[in-house]
Amino acid sequence: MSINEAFKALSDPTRRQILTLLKEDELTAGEIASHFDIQKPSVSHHLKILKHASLIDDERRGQHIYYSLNTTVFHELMSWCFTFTTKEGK
Amino acid sequence: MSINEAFKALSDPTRRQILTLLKEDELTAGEIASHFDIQKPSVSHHLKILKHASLIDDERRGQHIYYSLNTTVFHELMSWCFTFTTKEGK
DNA sequence: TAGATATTTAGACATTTATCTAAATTTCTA
DNA sequence: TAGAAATTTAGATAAATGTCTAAATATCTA
Repeated sequence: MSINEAFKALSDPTRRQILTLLKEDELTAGEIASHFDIQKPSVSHHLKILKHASLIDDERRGQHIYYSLNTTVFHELMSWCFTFTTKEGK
Repeated sequence: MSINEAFKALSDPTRRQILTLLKEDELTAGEIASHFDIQKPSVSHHLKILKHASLIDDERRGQHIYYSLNTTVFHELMSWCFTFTTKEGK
């Protein structure tokens, strides 16, 4: 929701790597987990935090839950950063 | 140095507020501390983390140490975010 | 409906982090 | 050069965080 949740979510390297995976295509929780050396409940926890920060969306289709990027907050983060790159950037 | 350090630095609200203060003008450590309810050693700790992430520069002038924004990493962060906002954004 | 598969929730544990107080360092000035 | 002012460093502590295993939930299929 807030930019605070977004930055907290992005402060973990595993979560940023999950986002990078989702740049290519939507993936199921299991497919995401298969890319990491940590256990599935840990990945699930990361997905929950990313979801809470509105950085990803999820959608259940049958047995699987598909995760995909939500680009809205990335735009907001760019705007936030931009205000630091120019004088008079109030 | 790395984008990892930058995101970890930005994950704390106090540190983001320090950066916001520095948008206006450079400030001494003491002036920065006066804007917060936390003790000076805590502010000094935050400044150290921001410095380590190359988000700020410091310069001693006599008794005071002046802190100012370093915009380089903000540009890098914008680029990083941008890759998530477009398809084919590899 | 019973069992298999996909995923999350719950609870424990070790590490990291933000804060504090006290002490050390650096620089200025009387 | 002694003392004051600005800031950091050191060490302690409580809270937050990432990970794990075990159990629960949801869905599909034979």
